[in-house]
Amino acid sequence: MTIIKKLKPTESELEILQILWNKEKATVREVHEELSKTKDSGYTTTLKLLQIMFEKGLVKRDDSNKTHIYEPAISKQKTQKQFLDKMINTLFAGSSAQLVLQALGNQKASKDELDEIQKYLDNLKK
Amino acid sequence: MTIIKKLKPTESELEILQILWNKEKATVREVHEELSKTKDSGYTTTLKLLQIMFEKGLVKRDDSNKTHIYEPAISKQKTQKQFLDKMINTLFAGSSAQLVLQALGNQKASKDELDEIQKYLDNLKK
DNA sequence: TGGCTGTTACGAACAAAATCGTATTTTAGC
DNA sequence: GCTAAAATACGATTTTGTTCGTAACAGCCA
Repeated sequence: MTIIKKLKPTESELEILQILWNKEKATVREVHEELSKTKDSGYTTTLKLLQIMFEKGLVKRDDSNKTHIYEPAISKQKTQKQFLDKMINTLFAGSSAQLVLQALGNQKASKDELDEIQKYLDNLKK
Repeated sequence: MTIIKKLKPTESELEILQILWNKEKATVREVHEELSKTKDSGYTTTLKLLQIMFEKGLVKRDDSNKTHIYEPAISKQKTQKQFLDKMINTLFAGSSAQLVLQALGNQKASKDELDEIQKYLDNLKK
C-alpha cells in the first residue's frame, strides 16, 4: 500500500496552485506576476512559497535549466474534493445537500448552469 | 455607515461556533465537554479561545454571574455563506455551479435531498 | 474561619505560516 | 574573462493561532 501524505495546502499555497492549474506550468516570475494582481508581497516570498510547496510535494519542478519551471503535483479535482468534504463536515453537519442549497441560494448561477445541474440530478436519481 | 470588521473564524473557532450554534448558549465547561469528544486539549485552552472570540466579537457573553455564559454573535448562515463564497472564488474560479456539481458528484445525497434540490432549482428558474 | 472546588484572568511558550533581506549562483553580452 | 541582470538559496523576523501553567478570586460548607 502506498503511503499517502496528507497534504493540505494553506491559503497562500492554494492561490499559487490556482495559477499553476490555469497555466499548466510556470516560472517563479510568471507566478509572481500573476499573484501581484491580487496581492502585494515580494518576489522572494513567492519563490520561498514555491520552494516550500516543492518540499511538501505540492508542486513538481524542472530545474534542469537555470530558471526553474513549476507545475502542480496535485490535481484540481482532488483538491476541490478535499476542501469540499472538509467544509461539508465542519460547517454543514455532513450534509452535502445543505451546502448545495446554500450555494445555489447565495450565488447567482446562469440559466444554462442551472439546466446543467438539473440534468445532472436527473441522472443521479436513476 | 457602520464599520464592518472582517471576522474570519479560525479552524478552532469554527469548532466552537458549531457547538454554540447547536446549544444556543453554553458555559465554558459545556463547550469544553463537547469539544473533548473530538479533541483533547485542556480546559483553559477552551476558555482562552472563548475569551479571544469574545474580543473579536465572534461570541457574546453574559458575565453577570460568576460562571459566564457564551452565545454566538454571528449567524450560522452568514458564516456558511462567507466560507462558501471564499471557496467558490479560490477553488472554483468563481463558479458556484461548478462547486455544486462537484459536491453532488462526490458526496452521497439521499433521494429526498435530491428532490428538494430539484424543487429548489425549479423555483430559481422561474 | 479556613480550606476545597470551580471558575476566570493572564502571560508565556510553542507552532505554523508568511514575508523579506542578503548572499550566492548562473548566464548572456560585451 | 568580466560584469550586470536575473535567478535561487537560506536564514531571520514577523505574524497569527494554539496550548497551557499558574495565579487570583468567589462561593460553599465543615
